[in-house]
Amino acid sequence: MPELPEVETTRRGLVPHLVGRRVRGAVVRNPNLRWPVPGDLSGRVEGEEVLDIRRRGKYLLIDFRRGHLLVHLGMSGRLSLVADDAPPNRHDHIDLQLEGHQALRLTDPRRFGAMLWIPEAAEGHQLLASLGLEPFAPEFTGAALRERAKGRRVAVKQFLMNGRIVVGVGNIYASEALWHAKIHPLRSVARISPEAWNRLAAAVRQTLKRAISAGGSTLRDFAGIDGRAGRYQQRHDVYGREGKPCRRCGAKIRAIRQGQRSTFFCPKCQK
DNA sequence: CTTTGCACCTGTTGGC
DNA sequence: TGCCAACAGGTGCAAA
Repeated sequence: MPELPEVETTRRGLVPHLVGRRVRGAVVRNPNLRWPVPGDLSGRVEGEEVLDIRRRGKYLLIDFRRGHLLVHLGMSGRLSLVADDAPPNRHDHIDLQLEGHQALRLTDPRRFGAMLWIPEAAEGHQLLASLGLEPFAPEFTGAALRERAKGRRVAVKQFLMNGRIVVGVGNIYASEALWHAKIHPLRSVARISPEAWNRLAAAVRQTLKRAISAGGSTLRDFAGIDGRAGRYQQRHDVYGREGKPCRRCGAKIRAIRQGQRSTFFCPKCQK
């Protein structure tokens, strides 16, 4: 379940365990992720020390002296720390073997995730170069969103989910943020007032921030030996609540589809 | 240029 | 109970 909050939670959980630690190699059981996992991955990371772990959008960057490991969790990916002799399950595709008889294990049933090696400065990489605003950066404001909407007429929900505009807002939090901002998901970005853009920017930040705090409780499970354990159930205001009363006005929450994805909203208080 | 729909893949769920 | 279609938290890419 990787949206930005989950990825950030993963990053925070990994930092104390990985930074400063050396990698012994990598075991790739199935290289067929979104892009083929490089065959020389193990040689690339062997003997390298983890310098830092960063996040850009939903991408994780594990920094080494000689390069960076770019990790994406796709729809169903998960990273966990395991004992390095822990028997792999069907979807445990990659182990990054660490000093101290542990491994960082990538599990991903649907294999929409990715693990790539970037030899140069990571920022210049194709996949990262054209990414949009980070929701927690100071540049992420209503005015910046409004500026980027100029000349466009897409529905605001799809605009929000466009990673070249804003990163990190997935299908759940797009619906949630629009509900908080009281904006109808089908509304064209050409017809949003400056005030509404401000509300939206604030709502995106607030929604993601709250979810990260909630994700903090999965942090402990994550850092645990087996990496499994129960997941925190985020309380959503509209997502998955079709037919249930709006928590603000009591009207029935509606579900529609936009671009092959479900959208939830309150028809009464979102305009 | 913007917008739309497809593709990738496995697992779960709900209706018949 | 079993079967099958629809759907699931992402996103790059081709085509319109």
